[in-house]
Amino acid sequence: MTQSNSRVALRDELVLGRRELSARFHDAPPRTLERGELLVAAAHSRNVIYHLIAGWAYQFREFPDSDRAIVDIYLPGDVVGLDAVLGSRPSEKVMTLTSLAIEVIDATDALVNLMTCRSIALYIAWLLGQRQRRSDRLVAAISSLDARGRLATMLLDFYVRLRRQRLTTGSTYNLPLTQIQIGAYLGLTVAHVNRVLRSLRDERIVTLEKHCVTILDLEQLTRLAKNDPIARSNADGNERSMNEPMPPGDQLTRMTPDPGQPGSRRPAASL
Amino acid sequence: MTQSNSRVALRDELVLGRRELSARFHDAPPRTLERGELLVAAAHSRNVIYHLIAGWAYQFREFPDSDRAIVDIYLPGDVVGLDAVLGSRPSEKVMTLTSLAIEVIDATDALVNLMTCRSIALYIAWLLGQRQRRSDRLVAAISSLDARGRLATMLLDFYVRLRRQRLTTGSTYNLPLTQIQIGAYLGLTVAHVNRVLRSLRDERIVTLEKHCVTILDLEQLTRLAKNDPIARSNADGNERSMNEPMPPGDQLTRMTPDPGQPGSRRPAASL
DNA sequence: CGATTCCTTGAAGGTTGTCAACGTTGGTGG
DNA sequence: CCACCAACGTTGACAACCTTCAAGGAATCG
Repeated sequence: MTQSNSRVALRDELVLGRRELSARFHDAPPRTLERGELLVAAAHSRNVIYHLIAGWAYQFREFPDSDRAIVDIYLPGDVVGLDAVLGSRPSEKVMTLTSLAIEVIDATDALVNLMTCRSIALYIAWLLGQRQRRSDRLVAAISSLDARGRLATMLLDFYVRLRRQRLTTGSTYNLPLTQIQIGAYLGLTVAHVNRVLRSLRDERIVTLEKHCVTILDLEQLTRLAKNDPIARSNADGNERSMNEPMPPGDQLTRMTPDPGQPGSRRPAASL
Repeated sequence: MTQSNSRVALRDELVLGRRELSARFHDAPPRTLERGELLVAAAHSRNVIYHLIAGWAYQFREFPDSDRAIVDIYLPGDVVGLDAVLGSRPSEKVMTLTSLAIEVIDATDALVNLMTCRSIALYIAWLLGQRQRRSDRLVAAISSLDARGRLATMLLDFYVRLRRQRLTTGSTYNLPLTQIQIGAYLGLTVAHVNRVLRSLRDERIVTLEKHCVTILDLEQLTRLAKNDPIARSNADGNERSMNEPMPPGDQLTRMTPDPGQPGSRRPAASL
C-alpha cells in the first residue's frame, strides 16, 4: 500500500469515525444549559463527553488564591471532556460562556465501548490531537509574545475556527468573553487587556466593542500573531496558514484529513 | 455493571493496552540518537511514534523571528509523537536533550492498525490525555505565576515524574536543560532565569548547579508552585497532590487507572 | 587549546501589574 | 418607570517585574 493510498484511507476512516460518533451523540436527546453553568464532567459522574451544538464554553483551573486560569475555549462543534475521562484527578472544570445546546454521551464505560469501533477510536485520537495543538499554540503564544501578539493570536484563532464551521462569513464575529476572561486566558490583567484593545482599535487593526469583533486589517493582525515585526506585505493570495490550524474551507481536497469539514456541508455545527 | 466495577475494568484494560503497545514497540530493534538530533516525526515520514527508553527530549515551535518556544518536555518512559500523527501540519519538531535510546513504531498506517485493538486504543487515548494535562498545567503556570512560581512548578513537575518512574529516589535529579531552554519553556529570558535561580538558591529552597537539581525545601517549593503566599505549614503527611499529577508510587491501590506504574514494577522506563 | 556555547552579573528602560476611581451596562424589584 | 445593585469596562498614576543590552568568566567540545 503506497503512502498516499493509506493517507486517503485514513482520511476516509476519520470521516467515517466522525459520522459514527455523531450517531452515538444522537442516541440521547440534546440538552440545553444556561450561561454560567458548570459542565460537571468531573463531579456528578466522570466519563461524560459533550458535543457543543451551539454556544461557547471554557475550561479552567483554579489556584488557591482564587484566581482562575482559562486553559481552553470551546466553540460550537467542539467535543468537550475527552481529555478528562481517562484522567484520575478532576482538577479542571468547564463552564459555559453562553447558553448552550449540547449532546451528551454518558455512562461510565462509554469511552470503553466507543473505542471498540476503530474508526471512532481514530477520530477520538484526532480530536485529542486537535485540542493538543490548540494548547501548544496557546503555550507558544503566551510564552513568547507580548500582550499585543497574544490578543492578535486569540482573535485570529477564533476567527479561523468560526469560519471553518461556517459560523461567520465576513470579517466580524461575536465573542462572548469578558475582558476579565480574556485576561485569564492570555495571562494578562483586565486593565492591560483593555489598554491593548484600545491601541489595536486606535491603529485600526481590530475592534472589540460589546462582544463584537471586527477585523479591520487582517494582514497586520496576522503579523502581530506571528511576531513578525516588519510586514513583508505579500499578496493576499498567500494568506493561508494564519497561525497554524487547517485552512478554512476552500482547499479541502488535500492529502491530510479534515473531518471537521465533511463532504456534505451541513449548515451549522455538525460533528 | 456498577461504576466501581467498570472503573476497575477500565484500569485493567489500560494496563493491558500498555502491555500490548509495549509489545508493538518491541517488534523493531531499539535505536539510539545523539544529543541535538531531531526526532523527525514530521519530515522523513509522518505517522511515527517513539517510546523513550532513556534520555530527554523537547517539542518546540519556531517563530519567524527565530526564537523557539518549547511546548513540552519528554522524560524517559514517555511516548512521543501521538499528537502529531493525525495532524495535518508538521509545524512542531522534537529535539533530543541528551543521547537517547528509543523504540519506534513506523509505517504510515501504523496508528490505524494500532487502533484496531481496543485496549491499545484506550491506552493511546490515555497517553494523549496525559500529555494534555501536562500542557494544561503549563498554560496555567505560565499565565498566572511569576518567574519564581514557574520555575518551582517546572522543577517540581520533573521531580514528580522522575519519582513515578523510579528514576530518582532522593531529593536530587539531573536536569539536562540549559538555562536558555528553561527560558524558552517558561516564557522567560536567560538572564531572568539565572537571577531567579540564584534567589531560590540563596533562600535555600532549591539549587541547580551543573545540571543537577537539589530540592532543599519541598514545602516552600510546593507553595511557590501553588501561588500560595503564606505557608499553612501543614504536616508533611498531607504533602500529596504536588501540583496536579498522580501521586507518586505509594498509593497505587486506588480507583483511578495509572498504567504508568503497573503492578509488576520494572526497574526503569517500561512503557 | 582554540572556539563556541553557556553562565553570570550590572545598569537602564519598557512592558505589565497594582490600585483606585469612575462610568457604563444589564438585571431586579419596588 | 425608576432605583438600585452588581458586574463589567475604562482610565490614570505608580510600582514591580522582567527584558534588553553589554561584557566578562566558565564550561564544553572538536
